[in-house]
Amino acid sequence: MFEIKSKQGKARTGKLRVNNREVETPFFMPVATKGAAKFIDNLKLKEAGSNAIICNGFILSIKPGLKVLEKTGGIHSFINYNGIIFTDSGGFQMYSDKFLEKTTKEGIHFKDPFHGEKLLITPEKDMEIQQTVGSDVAMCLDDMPLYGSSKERIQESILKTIDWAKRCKEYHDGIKKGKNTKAKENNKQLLFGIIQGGIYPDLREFCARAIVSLNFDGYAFGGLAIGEPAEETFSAVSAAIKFVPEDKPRYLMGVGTPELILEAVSMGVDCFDSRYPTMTARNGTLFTNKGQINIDKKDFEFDVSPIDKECDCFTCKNFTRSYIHHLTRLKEPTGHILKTIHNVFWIQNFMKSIRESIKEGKFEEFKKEFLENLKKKT
RNA sequence: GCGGCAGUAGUUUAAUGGAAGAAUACAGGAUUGUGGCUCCUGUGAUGCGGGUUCGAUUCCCGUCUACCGCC
Repeated sequence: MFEIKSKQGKARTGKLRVNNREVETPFFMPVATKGAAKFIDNLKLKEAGSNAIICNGFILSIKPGLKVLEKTGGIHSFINYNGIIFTDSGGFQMYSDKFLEKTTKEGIHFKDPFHGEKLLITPEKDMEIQQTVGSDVAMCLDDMPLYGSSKERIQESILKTIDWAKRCKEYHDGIKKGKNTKAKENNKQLLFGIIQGGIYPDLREFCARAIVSLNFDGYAFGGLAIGEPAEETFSAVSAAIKFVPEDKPRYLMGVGTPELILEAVSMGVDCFDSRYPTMTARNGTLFTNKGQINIDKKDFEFDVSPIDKECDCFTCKNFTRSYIHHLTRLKEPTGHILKTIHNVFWIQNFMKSIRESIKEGKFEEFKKEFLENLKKKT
């Protein structure tokens, strides 16, 4: 299911295969929490080169609900996306006032914002949800502390995360053996463990050892890129990644920006997801090979060049910076569509260049050149 | 020409005899396992001239401008 194809230093390319779907690594997943990224449909996501996306199992189980997903043939068919679908557990929704009630040993107590009911999401329940949703890769339920939490709080969170990971793994294995549930068709679903530990290398190491001992299909670094300086992100990843087996995919959750992706790839990370490209696109922040620009600025009022001269996405082939600037100032939905298309396309193209440069043994040069271009600016 | 009414950021406006607030626009910044076409910061105003008052954007007079009505 995961195969490494080429390596340069710690960076590597490979293939992740699940349920007859595949994606080349390293890859970036746009976030489609409710079954759709904002201002771009699933077919265009795929066209742009997104061979994997991430939805949220917990949120989908509330709306449209598991019954709809079952009766319409599962998530792939429901949203008409035939790439690999990851589902997130709902752990991240702990930080939404809309959802969270409290967390206890058993699990996370949520309130359903649509129906007003109280829900207890346990690791077992979460596995059942993600199985029923029908994703290719499920994520463990974890306890994610915010940046700035005390070390004591983070210690507590890794113990809870490890305990829940055990319960997720056991229940998920049970499902695959036909126990625990009637779920049958999705028995090839992979399950990734999540390593927490905040910015503390010793806690990251402790958590990594414990999670890895449970033998998951892949390993994620969670609770990062949430406000901490980049050095802390990477010291946390490097403390943990040493203990993750080489032959398993590594996933840095929540990243993000081209710079962070480059650095993480060079440390041996294979998967990324983030709302950054789509969210910032709406706000006017656009990727180019010379760094990001804010199209809202007056500098672009009369600029008839494309967003990025080297990009051949639909937006860059057909529209000028001047026009996108105009649409952004007026907050036109069409502007959001065009900007989102560009950012998704651009980042997928960027990932492709990373993969190619690793295959050719030129990753270090690629990285260096990209970072130097940023300094030059436009 | 006479009468009425009103003049506050670029624009739409709030308030007050005692530090003139906001929205929008403009200018910066942020954005990272998405309740979000978002959030933060900054620049920017009492038409003009006089009077009363310790102090006037506020009250009074004149003037200019806009709008409404009348001849």
